[in-house]
Amino acid sequence: MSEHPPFAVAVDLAVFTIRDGALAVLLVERREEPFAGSWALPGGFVEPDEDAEQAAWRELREETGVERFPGHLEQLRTYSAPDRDPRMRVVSVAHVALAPDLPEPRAGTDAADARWWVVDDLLEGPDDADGPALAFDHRQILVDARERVRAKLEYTTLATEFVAEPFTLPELRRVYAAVWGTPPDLGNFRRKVLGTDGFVVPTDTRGHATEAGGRRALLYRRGDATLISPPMTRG
Amino acid sequence: MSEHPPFAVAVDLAVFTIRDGALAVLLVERREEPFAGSWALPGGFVEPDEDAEQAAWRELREETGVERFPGHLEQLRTYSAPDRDPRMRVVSVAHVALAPDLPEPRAGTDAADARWWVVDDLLEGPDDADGPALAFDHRQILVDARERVRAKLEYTTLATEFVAEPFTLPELRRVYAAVWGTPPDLGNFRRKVLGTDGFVVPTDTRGHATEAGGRRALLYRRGDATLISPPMTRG
DNA sequence: CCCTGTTATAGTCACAATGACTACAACATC
DNA sequence: GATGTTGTAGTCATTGTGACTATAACAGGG
Repeated sequence: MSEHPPFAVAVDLAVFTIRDGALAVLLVERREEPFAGSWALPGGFVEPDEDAEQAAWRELREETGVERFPGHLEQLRTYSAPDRDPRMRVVSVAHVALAPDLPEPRAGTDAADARWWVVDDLLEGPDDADGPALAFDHRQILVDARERVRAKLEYTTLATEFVAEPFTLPELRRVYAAVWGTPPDLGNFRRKVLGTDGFVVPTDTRGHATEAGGRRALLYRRGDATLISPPMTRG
Repeated sequence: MSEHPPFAVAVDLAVFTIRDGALAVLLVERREEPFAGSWALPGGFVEPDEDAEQAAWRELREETGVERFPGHLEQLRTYSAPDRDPRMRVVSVAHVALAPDLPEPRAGTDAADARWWVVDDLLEGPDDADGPALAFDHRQILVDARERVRAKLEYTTLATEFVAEPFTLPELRRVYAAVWGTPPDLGNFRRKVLGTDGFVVPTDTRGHATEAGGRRALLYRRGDATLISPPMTRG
């Protein structure tokens, strides 16, 4: 029989958005040791009177600088390797958040800087081809978070959380293209989205003209469906 | 900017097996307060030198009494409500484990008793129709754990972890029947399992005679596939 | 104001997988 | 060896997909 040794409990956030047609994640540059100067996922410690999800929502507001975060948040998994933080024993309850294009973030008090990074730039190559090495085990968290999002686009309507309402089907398709790395077939994509009850609900309005010209697409809003069955397949 | 208040970090386990054609879960009767006398999921605190998964494996050995646990273990999610343990702040990293029929468990030092419960008896009805109320938030953990297993049978080959090798297809089908509550169609089930490369590998042996008589089924072993695509559908 | 490039929408067709079956084979026991 | 039980094999209509082609709507340049 053993005692219960003290741990610090933190939340880390993989906040995703679509920027310029690519999946982007929010990173902060650490001001303090350890890993001062390195880039890391935003996060912080859980306060005594809140649970992990509340802490994640709080950090989300603090780090993105928006009052009411307009997107989706869910728990990813917990990382608890004994040596993951050199200072002390910290377990981190990682979360995934995603939202339509957010404003350029402001650096918080504990961060020297904060900005969006294209995820592929961070995770490409053997360890850090184009982007910086991430602090702690955040590279692994980011890998897991991206895989969660990729998988969930297949069998849920989560993609609609990446676009602001109202949105067009081509916009929604670009979300899939950004997250999966390759766009789903145009016709089949429409057939699937429109054929799934409650995926999107039509408005009889048309979108604005895009800079590239072309026919203006119809606008839609999110439906109340959450699951796609059978799933959409990537590849 | 805040300090990092101390937490205790625990693991809780939902250990599933198939007994008499029904999905069963291992519960322990608590000896100590809080919830002394109540039934709870087995679990314990994470030690300073181990991560949550190692702690879960250790508890699995201790609570089931088997040297080398023969099944599958994975993290479920983390439960962190501030008031989930009346003594102090405890966050629990819940895990799901499953294995072929295990021996009747022995009560550990901190448990007055330990036994298998039929999951449907525990979760049926408004709150506790047939089984006991569970300690802490373990009812919720159990609900989430069962749903995880149900879902994973659809798109992974996890079901094979519920049967001892070698096994017959009817045995494997009974796993699906127990977990989903209704058996998949006989012919279609065989077609799917045998048609998925690496789900099972045949041995040219036949199974023993069952008490009910009938033709003896062919024996199989687990293949190296882990994913089923497209998934098997329940209902 | 018409031509041209671009983008959205609609529809086609072969093929894969499923759901719901029926027919047949092998075994145990009476 | 008759009988009930269980496992194995195959059929067939229906659904959904992947890979296309054709047409409609719009912007901007000449």
